[in-house]
Amino acid sequence: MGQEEIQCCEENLVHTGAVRRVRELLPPDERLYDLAELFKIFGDSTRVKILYALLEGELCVCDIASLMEVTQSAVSHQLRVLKNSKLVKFRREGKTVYYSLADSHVIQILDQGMEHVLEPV
Amino acid sequence: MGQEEIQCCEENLVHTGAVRRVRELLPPDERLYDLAELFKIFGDSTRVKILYALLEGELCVCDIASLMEVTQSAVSHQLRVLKNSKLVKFRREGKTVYYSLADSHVIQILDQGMEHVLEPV
DNA sequence: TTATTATATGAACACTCGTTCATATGTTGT
DNA sequence: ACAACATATGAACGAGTGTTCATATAATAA
Repeated sequence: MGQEEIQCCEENLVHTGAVRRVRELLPPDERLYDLAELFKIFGDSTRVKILYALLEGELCVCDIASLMEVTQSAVSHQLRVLKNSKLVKFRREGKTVYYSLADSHVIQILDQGMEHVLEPV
Repeated sequence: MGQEEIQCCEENLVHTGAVRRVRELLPPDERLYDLAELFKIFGDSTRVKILYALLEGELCVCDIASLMEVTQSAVSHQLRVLKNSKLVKFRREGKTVYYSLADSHVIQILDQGMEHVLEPV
């Protein structure tokens, strides 16, 4: 991790005010950590693809596996991750389990990210 | 990676329509991959903290290092990652390099994520 | 009950990634 | 030129993560 005081540019004396102000405005470390954990979930192409697929409505596990072209096991593992992060929910119907998006934040986060990706250089 | 055809539930015959429809609506794999790459950048607490700090305005490298309580080297490595993803930009002033947010998408993505994190269970 | 199907889970391996350390680059001042 | 400072970069190590394989659980049907 870090260290008590960092040997730094002398000019830091000039920026001390800015640094102190920013430090006070920063969300608590724990919240920033949670936020990073959330984005980590979106940081895998299989999971992103699953989420995009569920935009159109609920799908069962094997449907998703078929779409992703990966193992049922892999999909199941990933669905568990998404479930733990409250990004998807599920309902059981006999032997089949149907997954769907948990709330609208998912859509908005995906959209914002896609906007950035699609932006011209 | 995947495999040609996945042995799957017979009921898949029922869902074939849904799967085919979703498949057509899905963004191309390459775009989904880029999107995941973008979110991967946000999926690290040091980087998220840096981005949040830059919300208040530009900061030099050693200011950021001081805020993060990590090495200057670590910050520099992370800034390069952020720079490569077009999330931050920089300007040089003598020996000092000032970093700032590249565009407003960053803010919106952070906000959407934070909303989800802060949501009551 | 047993057999079959759909999904979940545990272990292990390969790979990725963030940090640290050492060093290089670039800028200013002497 | 050289020294001092701010930042960047390369190598390497350790921690974390996604997949596969094998197996377990759950539900339906006979």
